[in-house]
Amino acid sequence: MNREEKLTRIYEAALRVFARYGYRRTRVEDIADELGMTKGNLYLYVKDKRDLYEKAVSHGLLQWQGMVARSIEKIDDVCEQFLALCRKGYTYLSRDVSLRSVLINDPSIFPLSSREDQFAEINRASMDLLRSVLARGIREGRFREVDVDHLTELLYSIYVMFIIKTYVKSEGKSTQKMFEQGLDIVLQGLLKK
Amino acid sequence: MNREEKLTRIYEAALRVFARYGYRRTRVEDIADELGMTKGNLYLYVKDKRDLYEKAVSHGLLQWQGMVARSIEKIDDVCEQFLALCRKGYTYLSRDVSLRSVLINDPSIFPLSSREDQFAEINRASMDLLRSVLARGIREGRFREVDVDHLTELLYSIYVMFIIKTYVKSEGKSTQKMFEQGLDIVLQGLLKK
DNA sequence: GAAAAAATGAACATAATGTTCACTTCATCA
DNA sequence: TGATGAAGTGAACATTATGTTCATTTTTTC
Repeated sequence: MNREEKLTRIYEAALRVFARYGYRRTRVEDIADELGMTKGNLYLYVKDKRDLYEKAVSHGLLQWQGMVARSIEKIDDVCEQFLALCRKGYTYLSRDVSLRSVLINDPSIFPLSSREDQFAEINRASMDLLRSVLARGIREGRFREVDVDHLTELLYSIYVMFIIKTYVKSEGKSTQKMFEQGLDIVLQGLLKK
Repeated sequence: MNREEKLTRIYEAALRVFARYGYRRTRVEDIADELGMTKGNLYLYVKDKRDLYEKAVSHGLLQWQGMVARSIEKIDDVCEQFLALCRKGYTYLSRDVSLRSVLINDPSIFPLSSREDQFAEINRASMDLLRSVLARGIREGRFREVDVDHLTELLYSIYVMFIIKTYVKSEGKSTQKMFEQGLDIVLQGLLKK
């Protein structure tokens, strides 16, 4: 196992433990135990506890992002692609138990303003994916010629709001309905008549 | 609210918090927060953290015991009473979420040997209840004339084993079947032909 | 079997937490 | 109302727990 694989293993173990106990209540040693190593050894791979947390969360967010990106890359119709992007992104957390728990314990992971975003780079990449789909729709003459950057920001904010409502505040069922309704409206609003 | 009621409130809050985080990871301040008081004030009611834990668990165990005792006291038929005692005792933890979690985190609450039993007094009282039902069955000529003390100890051990299997190791469904089977055999074994 | 890489565990500094207590606030009753 | 005791507070302190480092040992590589 090379260093990169080992780091992956470390981040995934760390995320599980942080999910179980929350940041403050997990000790570095808990994570070392989960990995079957000593904390001294763990420190050969990470700078400090905070760093480990951020890397573990980042890793989790990147998994999410990668899964969504892969699942839409081969979709020909740009409307279908847009719908898939939104739906896959939105439902992902229902499967990733650890990341969901961590998010519940630490809602600051999803920033209210991008100014205070610890994971700005990852969020930016997610927005880029969204932007590229919107741009494609316009380029292909399917979507109206709106301001892509502003729309990306708007839709991303709505998307984040839905995720928080659904998984952090767990207003489950009715929010999911709202999501589908909102998605329908947005797509209709986007389409050229 | 008098002192005793306040102590009850404290023990119940403490049990909830200990259930949530486990003994080591709960801070005295977490419990004070749950109660809406300062930890300084909490210390006017308990000696120290360990004491609070033991009192909280004791209180939980006594609730259990009291519930079972009340639910069988008015049963006329001693066989029915015996069955109810076993069943009520066995199923109680499926409802008491906090006590169950605490037990899962700290299985030493249920002792392997009565030598190392932190809650010996409570367990003794529970055994007394069982013993009194067995004695009544014999007195009324329904049960065979076995040695009551030894049988009490034996049945109590089996009972504890079932509780651990069911709630700590959560070997749920099949264990419940085993319990009903075992209960049937024991009752048949007890009855005079 | 020498050199490099990985891992250990003890040591240390610091932060977190348990515990105490002088002081403040609140309730009771003359 | 204001004296008196009970209840509660929050800062201070002692101790423990935990994060972090590093000299040493073990394992791997060639």
